[in-house]
Amino acid sequence: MGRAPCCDKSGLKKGPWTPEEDKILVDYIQSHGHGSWRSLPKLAGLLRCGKSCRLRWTNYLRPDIKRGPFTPEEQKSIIQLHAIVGNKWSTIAAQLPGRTDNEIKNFWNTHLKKRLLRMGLLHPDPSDSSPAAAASRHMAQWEGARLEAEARLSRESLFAHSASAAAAAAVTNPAVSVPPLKPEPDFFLRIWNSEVGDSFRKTAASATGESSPESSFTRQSSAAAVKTEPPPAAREETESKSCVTGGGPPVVAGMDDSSGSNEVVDDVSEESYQLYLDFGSGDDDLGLFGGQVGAFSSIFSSDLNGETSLDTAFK
DNA sequence: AACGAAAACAACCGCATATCG
DNA sequence: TCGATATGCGGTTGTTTTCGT
Repeated sequence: MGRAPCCDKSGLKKGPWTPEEDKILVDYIQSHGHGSWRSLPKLAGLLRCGKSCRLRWTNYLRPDIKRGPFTPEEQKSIIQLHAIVGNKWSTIAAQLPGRTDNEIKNFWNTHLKKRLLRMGLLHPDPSDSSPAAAASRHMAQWEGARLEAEARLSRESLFAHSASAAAAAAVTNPAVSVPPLKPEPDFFLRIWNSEVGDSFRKTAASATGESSPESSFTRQSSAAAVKTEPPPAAREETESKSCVTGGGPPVVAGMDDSSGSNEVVDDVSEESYQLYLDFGSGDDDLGLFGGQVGAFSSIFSSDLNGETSLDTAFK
């Protein structure tokens, strides 16, 4: 595919925008809309390339831009979302109204990353920092989460249908037990089916050379042997809720960053540290990993002594 | 007050992808 | 279906500001 010719080859201005240029751009967009970014500079009378105009508008001149320092809630969201989707700044920005991807990216690189590194909550993986490896790590996290979700859903749906059958089976074979299950919100499925999950799947597929974004997951999901598609009730919940809140750092260490510096960051706030600690509390029903890793293990490890409860249930 | 280093921020560059004829 | 173009995105770089000596 051909690339758009670089705009600076024809004597267009570069560098910081002046207030006059800003005014021209704002006035033009407010009265005409941005239309084609490529033709906008000429129409508006700016000696800038369309790309530069778009960036200036989307990052600084848009009326809905939220300026000022990031709130603790926003910081928490960024950290959580970054732990899930990695450097998908636009995806993260989509969850933070008024914040731009560029702003979030800068904030991460200049504040959060250093802080987490300093706290030891984030560390580089010098052995392999390639995009594919990073994507694989994320995929592993997602796959684990998804398997858990699938297993839980299977158990829940099966419970409704087979409760009586299980009871009967327990009579004939006391070794087989189907523990009572209670429905619970499934944050993984919600995110998995949200824009965030979708973005991740695409990224992971491209980074790992998958021809189909879903193919690897389909292959790997044989253990659960259930459809990825959640039941209508779960799907409805997925679509109705935002994924901004909740979540915690799954496997933060090694997920990112190629910087191995030991730079000292003076401001390692207790508040930020507490934010991280809070993620694993499990008190929040949206806690990404709080208390749920254990649930995952319980499904796939403790039962593995003999058969998983899934295996049993499917008999 | 002057200087250098570090931090923070703004903007650019190039690739990937979507869109259109 | 294919190629050209436009746009979006993420990484990187350049500039400005702040801080320490």
